[in-house]
Amino acid sequence: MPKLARDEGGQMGRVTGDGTVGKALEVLDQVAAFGRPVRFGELLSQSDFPKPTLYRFVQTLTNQGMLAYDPERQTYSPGLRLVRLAHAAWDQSTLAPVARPHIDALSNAVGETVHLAQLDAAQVLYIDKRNAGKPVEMYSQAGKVGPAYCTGVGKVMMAFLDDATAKTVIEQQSFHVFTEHTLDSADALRAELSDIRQNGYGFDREEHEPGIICVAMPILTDTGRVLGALSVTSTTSRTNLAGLEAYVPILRETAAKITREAQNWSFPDYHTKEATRI
Amino acid sequence: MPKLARDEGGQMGRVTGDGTVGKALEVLDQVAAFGRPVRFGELLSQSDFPKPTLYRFVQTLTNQGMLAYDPERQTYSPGLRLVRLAHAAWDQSTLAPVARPHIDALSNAVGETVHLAQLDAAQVLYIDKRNAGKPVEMYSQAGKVGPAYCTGVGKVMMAFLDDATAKTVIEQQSFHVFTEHTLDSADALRAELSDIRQNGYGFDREEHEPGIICVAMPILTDTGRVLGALSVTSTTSRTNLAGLEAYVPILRETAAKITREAQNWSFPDYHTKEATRI
DNA sequence: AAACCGGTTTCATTATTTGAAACTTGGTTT
DNA sequence: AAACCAAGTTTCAAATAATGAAACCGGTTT
Repeated sequence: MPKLARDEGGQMGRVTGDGTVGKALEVLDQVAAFGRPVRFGELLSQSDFPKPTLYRFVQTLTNQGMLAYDPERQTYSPGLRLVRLAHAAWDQSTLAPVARPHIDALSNAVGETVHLAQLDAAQVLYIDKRNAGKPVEMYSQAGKVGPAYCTGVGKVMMAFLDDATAKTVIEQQSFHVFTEHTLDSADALRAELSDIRQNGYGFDREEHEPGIICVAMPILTDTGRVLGALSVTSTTSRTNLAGLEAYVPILRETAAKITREAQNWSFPDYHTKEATRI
Repeated sequence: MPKLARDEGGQMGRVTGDGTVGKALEVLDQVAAFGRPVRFGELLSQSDFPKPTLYRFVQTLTNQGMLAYDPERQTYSPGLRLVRLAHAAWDQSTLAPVARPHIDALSNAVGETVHLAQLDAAQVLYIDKRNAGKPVEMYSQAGKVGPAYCTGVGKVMMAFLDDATAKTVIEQQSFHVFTEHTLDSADALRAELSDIRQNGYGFDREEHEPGIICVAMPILTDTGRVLGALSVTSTTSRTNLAGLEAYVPILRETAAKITREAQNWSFPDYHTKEATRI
């Protein structure tokens, strides 16, 4: 019997070994994880790959523009091609562009910080954000990742996953304790998720950062599949959970609108992208 | 003799066949190029790969989060992992974060649209942008690509490449004629680049879009390596080339500041990224 | 019910990846 | 200046993974 290592459950949860491509991407992640340009040697000391293997991966990725090599400093960093591809990803994601205006409206209505998030593997990935006062804060916000088990958006998304996916996602949570309110076990989390399923929405009760609370609403398709989540964040100095709960109706309504548009978005060439304007 | 297909010249210019990884990334690009979610079949009809091969690439990429599969519509689009990686790319690129405040300042000073660009393969990739009036326009701006031979930023960057790289980059230009001023041959371009080298800066004389003109300045290291380029864009109704030329000093100064900071940026753990805040 | 279609799996063949070891390069020490 | 060292690069036979023609499946259409 050949490979049976294929991902069994849902398509969530990174598989650490699909062939050469998987390994190469693992290397790419490692470089990105450094958070700064790295030398080949540093990479090597962290890596499980033998020297020549790693070397060739780095070469290939650099050739491909997935890594950028700085000949002056002899360092590698994530490459420009990623920026281009991510641009496409953001553009095409049914959720992000569709949700944009609704997030604007929501943010104006509530006057608090609003987040749009999706699940990437077992982490929360923030797709878009509106800050309390200021207009928009810029791209470097989108793309940020956070833990799922101790954020409002993370929990509401997990609450509505199918059993198989939920299982693998929960298994991958670290349950690092950030504050005295952080859920610190899979069991505690499962209980909370059950509550959330009951209510249809969830809170972050200072579970990630002291003083920071939020109310979160999942964005689900008609069939109940998780598309993403919305949240309104505030501080304990400005309001409390009851105060945030007042936003539930508008959150629910916003989520519903987003769902509706995202579903109706049957893409018969909705915009022919011409040679990029300046 | 085994492979000699390795890239001979500079590390610019995508190589279309480095092994399995290269092929997989080719598929990724194809999906991104569609500009909308695609079905497997559509992809297949465009692809040179035989059905099972393409199928497995798509599987692998999906497993890896580089593609996202929508089970409802049975379509693929560029995945979330790209957004995360691009976030890292943007963060780490020495240029983008260093240049940010300077671009703000420049934009305020001149009151016109400002671009920061880099070369990706033989194309211009816009890394950051400030619009005339409005504050910031959002991430979906960064990541856009444009032609190099008919934009200010493209030409000034090409002008200062080393000979080998310049050669391959020029060869890859399409010389599509957008306006009556578009340079339409490699020879015309080479002449223009020579002028630019002389002056140290360049213009876009309505070469890409009628009525749109710009003045562009390369960002070079002390050793003369091209880091990127800056430009100030305007319209023929508001000003003319002579008017734009007035911005040359401030552009030169801004570029110099960015160079200085980018070079001094010896990265001894300049920011220990803690568990991402919300 | 037969043909069709998009998508998925099989399996022997083929091509690629793999990594221990050897080598090169540039800088440092004896 | 010879010996040394560390970082990066290349070699090459063995091990592994990619390949794609063909067959298969579960719906839908004729």
